[in-house]
Amino acid sequence: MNSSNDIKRRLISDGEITDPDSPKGVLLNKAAHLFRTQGYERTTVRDIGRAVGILPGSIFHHFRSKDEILRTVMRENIIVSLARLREALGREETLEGQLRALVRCELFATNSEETGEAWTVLVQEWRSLSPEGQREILVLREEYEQHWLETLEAARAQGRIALDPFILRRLLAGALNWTSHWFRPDRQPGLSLDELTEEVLRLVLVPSSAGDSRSGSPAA
Amino acid sequence: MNSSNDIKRRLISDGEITDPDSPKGVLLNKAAHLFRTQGYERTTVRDIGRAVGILPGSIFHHFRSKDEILRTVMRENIIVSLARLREALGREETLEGQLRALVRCELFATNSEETGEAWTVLVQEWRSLSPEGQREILVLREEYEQHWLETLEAARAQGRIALDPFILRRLLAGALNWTSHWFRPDRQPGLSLDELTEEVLRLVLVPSSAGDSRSGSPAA
Amino acid sequence: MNSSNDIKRRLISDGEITDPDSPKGVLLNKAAHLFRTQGYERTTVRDIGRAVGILPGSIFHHFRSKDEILRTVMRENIIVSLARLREALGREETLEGQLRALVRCELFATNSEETGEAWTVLVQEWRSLSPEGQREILVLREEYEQHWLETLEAARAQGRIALDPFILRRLLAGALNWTSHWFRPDRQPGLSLDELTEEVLRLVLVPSSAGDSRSGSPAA
Amino acid sequence: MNSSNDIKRRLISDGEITDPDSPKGVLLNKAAHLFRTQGYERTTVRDIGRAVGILPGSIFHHFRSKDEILRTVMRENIIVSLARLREALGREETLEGQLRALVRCELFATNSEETGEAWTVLVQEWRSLSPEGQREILVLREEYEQHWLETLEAARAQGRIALDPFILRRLLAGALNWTSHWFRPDRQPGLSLDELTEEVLRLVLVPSSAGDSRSGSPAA
DNA sequence: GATGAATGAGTTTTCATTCAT
DNA sequence: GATGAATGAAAACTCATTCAT
Repeated sequence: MNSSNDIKRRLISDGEITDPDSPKGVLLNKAAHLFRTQGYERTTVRDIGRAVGILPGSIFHHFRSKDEILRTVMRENIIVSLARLREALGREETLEGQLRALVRCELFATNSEETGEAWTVLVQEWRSLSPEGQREILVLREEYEQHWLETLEAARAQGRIALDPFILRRLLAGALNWTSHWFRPDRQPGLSLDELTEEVLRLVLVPSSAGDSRSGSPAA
Repeated sequence: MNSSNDIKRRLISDGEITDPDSPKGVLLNKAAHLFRTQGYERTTVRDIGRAVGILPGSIFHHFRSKDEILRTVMRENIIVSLARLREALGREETLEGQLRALVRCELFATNSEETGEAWTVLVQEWRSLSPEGQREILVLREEYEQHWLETLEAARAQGRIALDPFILRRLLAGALNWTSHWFRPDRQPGLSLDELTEEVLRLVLVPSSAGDSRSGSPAA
Repeated sequence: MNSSNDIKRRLISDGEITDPDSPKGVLLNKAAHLFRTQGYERTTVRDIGRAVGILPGSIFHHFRSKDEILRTVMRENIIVSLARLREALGREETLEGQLRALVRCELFATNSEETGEAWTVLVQEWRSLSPEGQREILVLREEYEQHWLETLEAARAQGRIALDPFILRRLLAGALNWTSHWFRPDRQPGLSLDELTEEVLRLVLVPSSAGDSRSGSPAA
Repeated sequence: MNSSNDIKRRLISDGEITDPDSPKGVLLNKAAHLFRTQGYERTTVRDIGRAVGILPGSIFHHFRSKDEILRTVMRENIIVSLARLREALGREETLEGQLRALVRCELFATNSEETGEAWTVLVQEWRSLSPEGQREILVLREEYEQHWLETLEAARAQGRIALDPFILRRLLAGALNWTSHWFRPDRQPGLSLDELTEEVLRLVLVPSSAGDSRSGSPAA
């Protein structure tokens, strides 16, 4: 996933996301991990401080509040995932390829070592985010959803999917986000992320009369 | 849904679940509502007390702890939903009918006015339950899952579903549970619960004419 | 000061102020004392708790916040002082008597064992009160000031005072409030409150051509 | 007020007070402003740093502690005000002129753009000063008070004032210091500082024709 | 002299839970 | 069964101060 790393590097140098090697970036990653495993409410700033090796009070040198940590975890994660999705969609020319990219990117966002924790936090801890935080992040989430809806609508127009795009997106959102609860792509032997992508597509795509031509593996 | 009410009445008189009209039952319903909308952690016993009209301290005449309230909400809900599922499955003779019953029961559990809140709590607040609570409830959840897996395996054997039962169940679990976030069966005009059931089945069922036999079971 | 105690008793039974013998009333008095001697900011809820013999957290059973304690100290004090002033003014028929009542009441409010601490807090810790608190208390303070201004204006019209009422009131407010820093009416031998009242009046009143007739001691 | 500026210039070049144009002097002025408007306790070193454009930590290159800032604000202010008072008293030959100088200097100290904030801090934040700080500043304050008492005692001996000097000084101290809360000499149209001085004198001075000799009681 | 990261002791406040009445 | 006062442990957050760079 070279291009993916390039994307991240660019976002870091643009100041859009925090360098994961900086003290602040380390804190964000540890916080995402704790938020995911324990939940936001059950994670104390003491926990976070212990995880990065500073005292609780020192956290507020980097973030004004615990809420700002959650918000930043969410914001930076969706910024990265959105950038990756845009790039992946741009590389595909067929509708099927774009659907595959959407599914694959969401599975990657949900389950990769790099973004999985933050993405799961984004989905599961939404209610824990302050109203202002929600307002901010919602803008990005809506841009993300727009990509899905546009592609699904095009697929529907061409008869490649059988369900209403709106309904299908929501069913898929649930199905894909839920993978964080059971899918372990790193564990051998098992289902790879690409294989799971194909399974999902098998569910979604109406068999094309012209024997569909799943070409090889999307980027890894 | 007459038989459904009969089931509930029987469970109440058997002492398996609390009478929803009793003070304790009212408290459980209010608690389920608060747990769902605010989350377990952000709901204080003061909130619950206020909702039912008693002081916080008095709650501990009914339940030993806040955790016991959560556990009871979950236990009683899964007991009812499991009983309904058993009954519905018993009424169906075809595999397709049984699949339909599974989907429909889960959508009902997730979205009905009666059980929706508690079911959503069961799914979303699992991590908030104490280890002992989890152990207790897990027994019931596994019994519930057994019904799904058995039916899906039979369907797979007959080529009625295209995916590995284990994977399919998890994808569906995610998709169906997520409906609580967007599906409003009571709002007119819109998708009814039965209509949504059919949409889900359309996704899941292989068109019966082509009794296909895609092999290649992915691992678990 | 019998009538004065009657006034307080009535205010208590009307629920306008807290019974000083109740746990909450004790807390208010101790808080007023601490606020006066240490200042609001330097007084911790731990200090207050220690002074009344409960743990810091228990304070919030009685008051929602530290600010509410300050606000209550101020509100109840001005309610009592205002009631006393009204009564004292009502008993006087001459302008000079009313001026004497105003000065005397303010000296009493500022220096009596009963209200001195709270009154001093009201004057000195005003900035520490939250904006909402200030808004609430300001209404009462303005009513109090109104009595002063009305009387001073009448006195000015009759030539009994030499300065503009507005300016004179402010000079007097400073002079009288400041007495809390040096005046000790309880310490023998020394200036009594009534004597100090007369000194202040000597400063304020223009010697009436018609040999003024300071009748003896106002109520004690 | 030329001579006044001369005094200040001399004090600066003597090293008795900090040059207000130096970084340290700017800091002192900003701190005085913040201490006055927000109170010492509610003013953080972060606030002060922000006001002068440096980071909080850097403040400690100029002052050993926050308390030292407060102490310096107070010390330098009283040094200036005392020097001015001495000079003004030296210029007056009559008792009335000296009384006028005392009142005028105190009103100037309390309300001038240059010293008003620091003087108000001196009066209002006295309790916030550390015991050692209080000990240091008290020496200067007592020297200042000495000028008042001496002059008032002389005035009393000549029958120019009606009250005991000790009591009168305290009443006046309250009245004059309090002017910082309401007097705005810069706002047009309004009372000038000189006019207010005359009003105060009208209150204090016994009309010279009737050299009265009320012997009234001195205080404790 | 300034910076930025960290400290550590402190703050107000929250909240499940207890218990005498 | 309910009340109201209190507990006690822990929470998020503040802030003067230090110090290596």
